[in-house]
Amino acid sequence: MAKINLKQMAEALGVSVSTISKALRNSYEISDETKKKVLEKAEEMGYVGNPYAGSLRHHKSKTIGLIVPELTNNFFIQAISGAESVVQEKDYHILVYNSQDDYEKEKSILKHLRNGRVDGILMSLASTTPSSYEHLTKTVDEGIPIVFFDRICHEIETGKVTTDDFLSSFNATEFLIQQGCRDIAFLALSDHLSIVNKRKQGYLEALNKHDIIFNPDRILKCTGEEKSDYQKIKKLLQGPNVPDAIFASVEKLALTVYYVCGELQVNIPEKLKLLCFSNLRTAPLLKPSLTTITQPAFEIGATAANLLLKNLSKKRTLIDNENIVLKSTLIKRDSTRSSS
Amino acid sequence: MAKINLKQMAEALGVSVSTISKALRNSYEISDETKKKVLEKAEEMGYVGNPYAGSLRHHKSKTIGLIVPELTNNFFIQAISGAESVVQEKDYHILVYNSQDDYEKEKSILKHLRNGRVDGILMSLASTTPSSYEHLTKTVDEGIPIVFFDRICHEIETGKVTTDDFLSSFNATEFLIQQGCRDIAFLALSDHLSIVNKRKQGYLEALNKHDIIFNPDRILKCTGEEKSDYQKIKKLLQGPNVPDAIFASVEKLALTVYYVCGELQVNIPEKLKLLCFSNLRTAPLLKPSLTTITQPAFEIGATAANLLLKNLSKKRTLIDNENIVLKSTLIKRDSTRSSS
DNA sequence: TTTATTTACGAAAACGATTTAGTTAAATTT
DNA sequence: AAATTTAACTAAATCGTTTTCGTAAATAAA
Repeated sequence: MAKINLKQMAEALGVSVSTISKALRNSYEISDETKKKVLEKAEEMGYVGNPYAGSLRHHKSKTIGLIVPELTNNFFIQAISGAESVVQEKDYHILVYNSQDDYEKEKSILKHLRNGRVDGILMSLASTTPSSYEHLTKTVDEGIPIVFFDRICHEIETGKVTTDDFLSSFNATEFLIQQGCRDIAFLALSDHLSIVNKRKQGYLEALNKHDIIFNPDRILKCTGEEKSDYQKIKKLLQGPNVPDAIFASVEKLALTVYYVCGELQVNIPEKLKLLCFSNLRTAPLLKPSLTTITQPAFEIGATAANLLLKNLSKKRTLIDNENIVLKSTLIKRDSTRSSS
Repeated sequence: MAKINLKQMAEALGVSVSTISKALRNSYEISDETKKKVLEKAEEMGYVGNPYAGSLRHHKSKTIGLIVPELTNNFFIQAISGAESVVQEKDYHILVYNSQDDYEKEKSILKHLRNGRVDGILMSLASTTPSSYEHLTKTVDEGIPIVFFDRICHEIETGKVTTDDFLSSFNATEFLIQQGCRDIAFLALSDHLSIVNKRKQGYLEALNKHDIIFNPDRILKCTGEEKSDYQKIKKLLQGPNVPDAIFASVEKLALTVYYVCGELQVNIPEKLKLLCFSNLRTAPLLKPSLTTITQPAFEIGATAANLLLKNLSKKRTLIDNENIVLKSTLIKRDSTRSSS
């Protein structure tokens, strides 16, 4: 059985192609009687319109591109899931791309999307993306709207969805201090990342509020590369003066801390308290259970998708510069329990 | 800056549209000199061809559909990641769909893909898909090849990628027996799922080999729905005769066992040994660390994608009926440690 | 009854690329 | 020098829709 097109349906019904097309789109130009005939035939023949023919005419593809820096990451997966659930409701389609946290790949993906393949883009920046955003501005200038989520680009005026990174980081750090920590290390990622900077600011501000002198060595700039991060963290925990807490800015780094502590036999939380931004489902089941700042990842994806779709229905392609901020929640568990 | 098309480039260079098109595709009909001019201009103007115009002519979209029953699941995510990595190498694009384990949704997705939107499909069946596969056969008959992975459909003759579910399940069950278990419960999902059945067979065969009389009540048919599964498992572990081990056929159910055991204060592995199919990164960090049968999820996705792409390059759209079997590995951890 | 309007449809252009079938000029062969 | 081939290009058809512009018949208004 081959695919059916309008011409074949037209022949089968003895009417013109345009009549069929209009009938299917419920045009006022077509009589109810004809419409019924057409609909029935379409059902019978299993007709589904060729999307690309339509796209070519409309310059609309009903497709959005979703670019994440990582796929095997609970946060991004939940965000994708949220976006997917919104998008499929509106009969849109999602093309998923993995930039692998690589600036060059990110550029390449965007270039390939700058040709009508997608109507809009949802994205989270690669951590290696430097402070040059031509690939982004170019895309927006060519009429393809972008909505950023989580790892946003401040410099582009468009819609953005984030969590209250500064505040939740401030609160989390303050919580560590309340638990008796005085020497808190912060595991950072690339300087270019908006979220890492905001989280670092929150951390610094909390130290400041509690009159704890900030030691720049306590900010560990990790790369996201498993092995080198492992070594860096190991070195931190082997040094003569070991911190009494670690605040990991991303989930992956916290897990590495677990492994390092396993090797070095450092007890969490007795010797070291640990806390991180994370969307791990298994955080309550870890040994010890992990205190997390949990982002509403699904909602972030869904909100970003909604914002994009709302704007796609307008004629203009520029999205208002707006940052929707959702709240993260600090979930206290054993990894930050104070012994007292 | 607007999008550039061939006509505009043709005007800018004072040649015809067809010359440009051929130059870009490196046709022998075009002189090297002209080709160079065209390439330069294309670079300068940032030309990227409209993919849908080409798709319309070729009946090829360079796009594949990927349908999974669940997104927030480590196995599927890794599989998607594997498929994505293969596909992007060949300049293909991936449309991701979540059937939410729902047969109706699965049908609807397939119907929408049966119109040229994708050149081929990678999929894992929904557990609620009954033994009627018209939506699948119809798709294949219309010339859209499907490669199944993990939750495959035996009835369709095409490419399939799975793991050695029977054998690894057999081995895992035997391992539990060696650890001293005599009353092993098996947490199943829908009867319709190929993998669940294979896994159940392996479990039964191991019991049989070791002369353990099989008690049908020890097979718990779960639904995948969190709350009802929790209750079912709770009931199992509260009964007068509690099993001494649980073999969960899917990851999600094992986590539920952890929670139930937490509530009922059942010690793993002392009172109950636990083992499951899982791709949890945090399995070694759980309390207790979880013994898993880990599937090479990334490779499964990559292999399935490779198989599909290999076939897409041929003219015929039928894929040979072949089941590629990759090996899972049993990783023994504390949840199955024997006290002796 | 004549004119205007509405109803219901069809023909054909358009979207942007690819490709087939020319077409011209130059190069080569006879 | 005439005939043939080759090189390098162009015009136009094509893919499957949507949409604009007609148009004929039926109905309403004059």
